[in-house]
Amino acid sequence: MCPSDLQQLWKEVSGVQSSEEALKHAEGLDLSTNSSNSTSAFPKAASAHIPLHSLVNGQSHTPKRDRARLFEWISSFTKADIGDEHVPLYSKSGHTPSSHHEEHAGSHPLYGHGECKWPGCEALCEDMGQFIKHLNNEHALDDRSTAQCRVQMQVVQQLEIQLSKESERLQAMMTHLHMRPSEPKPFNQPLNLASGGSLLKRDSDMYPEGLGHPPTSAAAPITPMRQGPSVISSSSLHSHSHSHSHGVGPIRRRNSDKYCTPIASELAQNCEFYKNADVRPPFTYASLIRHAILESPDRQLTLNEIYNWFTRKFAYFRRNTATWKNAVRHNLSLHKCFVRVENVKGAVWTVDEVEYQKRRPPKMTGSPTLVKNMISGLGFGSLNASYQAALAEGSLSLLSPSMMSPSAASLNMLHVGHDDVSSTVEQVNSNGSCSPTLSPHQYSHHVHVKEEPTDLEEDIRSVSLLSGATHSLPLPSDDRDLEEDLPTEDLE
DNA sequence: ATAGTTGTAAACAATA
DNA sequence: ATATTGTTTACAACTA
Repeated sequence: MCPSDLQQLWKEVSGVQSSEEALKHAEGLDLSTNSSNSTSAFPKAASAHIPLHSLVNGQSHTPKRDRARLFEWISSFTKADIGDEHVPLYSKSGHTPSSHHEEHAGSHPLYGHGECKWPGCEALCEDMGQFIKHLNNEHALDDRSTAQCRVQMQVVQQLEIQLSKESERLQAMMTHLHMRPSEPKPFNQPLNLASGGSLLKRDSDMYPEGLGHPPTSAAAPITPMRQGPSVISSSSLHSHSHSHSHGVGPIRRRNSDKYCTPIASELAQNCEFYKNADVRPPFTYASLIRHAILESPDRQLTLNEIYNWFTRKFAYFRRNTATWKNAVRHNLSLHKCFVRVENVKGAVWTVDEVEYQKRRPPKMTGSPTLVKNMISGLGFGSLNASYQAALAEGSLSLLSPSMMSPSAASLNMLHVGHDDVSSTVEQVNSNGSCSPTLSPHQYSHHVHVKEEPTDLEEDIRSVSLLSGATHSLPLPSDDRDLEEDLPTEDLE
């Protein structure tokens, strides 16, 4: 498979990806997706191959089967050219002129600065030859690669959506300030690659003013919360309170948008995203609370401060306050890891790290379920099921957060067992801004929980291996570790 | 089938 | 009297 082939794949694939709608079409499901952001012209061939049912809201799927289907689907784009399923994506000999050119001219989209740029890889390759070899060995056409491919598609799509909204906002701002609405977002172009631009066009044309969107607009059938915001919901697509506004009531489709990943890195990475996008963070309340507390200067917060942290950090928690606040209180009381301490200024909550670690489930690394949870937690309504399946076994384990979008960043954390937060607050700058990049190196930085080497630790170690960093310091107390990196300061 | 985890809802008490 | 805080129970969804 040569670059051009891949490009083709991307094209094809991107035409489909926005697609709950595509899925509906194919399966006759009506998710009441607003189609404004779906391309109506995604390749039929593609849609026919998508592991459709599994993409819908991530419910009741059979990971293995999905994986197989996903694989099959993606393979359908590649095998035609490859002929042999085991032929590496990039053949050393380069079976097409273009690929040959790309690979050996010293430039390759997936190679730069001596590193493999495959999402999450970052393997060092001295030269192109070595890189090609690496590429063939490590990123051949398999479950993992295909899954990663899909992730990347989603990443691109989400970014496009976000971009279009931001552009729109900018235009509205400029309009408001009586400036000339600039040339229609020059930055759109490059991104079109993935979606053929359809998203952008409609998205930015659609909404008048940057004042939010018609409630029913591009909004996919974002089923409230649980469903995972679905790519589209990433920014303000949830019109409003799910259970209330829709009369849906407390739907408990806890298909898990929780669980997951190292909060710290995820949040640091995407704090802006979560701040603005009405997306439920893929973390448990406990994780979030813990994070909030640990992030505070004294590592103790009053209930109200915790509330504030939630609302400050997550657009999602700016609504339904009764619900999540209740949940927060519930969690504080329920989990032994949260200790209430009488303070001068009243009662504050602290985290008993030992307890927190205790409460964590035994060993889940690589668990398909976990992966599934995490993925669905991302809100990839359309992506998740098939994806998770693929990931479960292929383990997207090493995606690098530094190069991903919020969602992808989440995905990328799949390698970490659960909603871990032990890598707490590292990446939040003291000025409250978010550090845009987070290397695996940073990741490993916060393994400060030493009792019970959980999979987390394991996983982090694995990341460390990648980056060559080793931080398995036996901290005297997590505290120190935290304090060092702790910004204390919040966003805003 | 079961136990554990998580989220939601709600009742209730204590306190500000 | 009311709101906030905190505890507890119940239940649903989900997974291992």
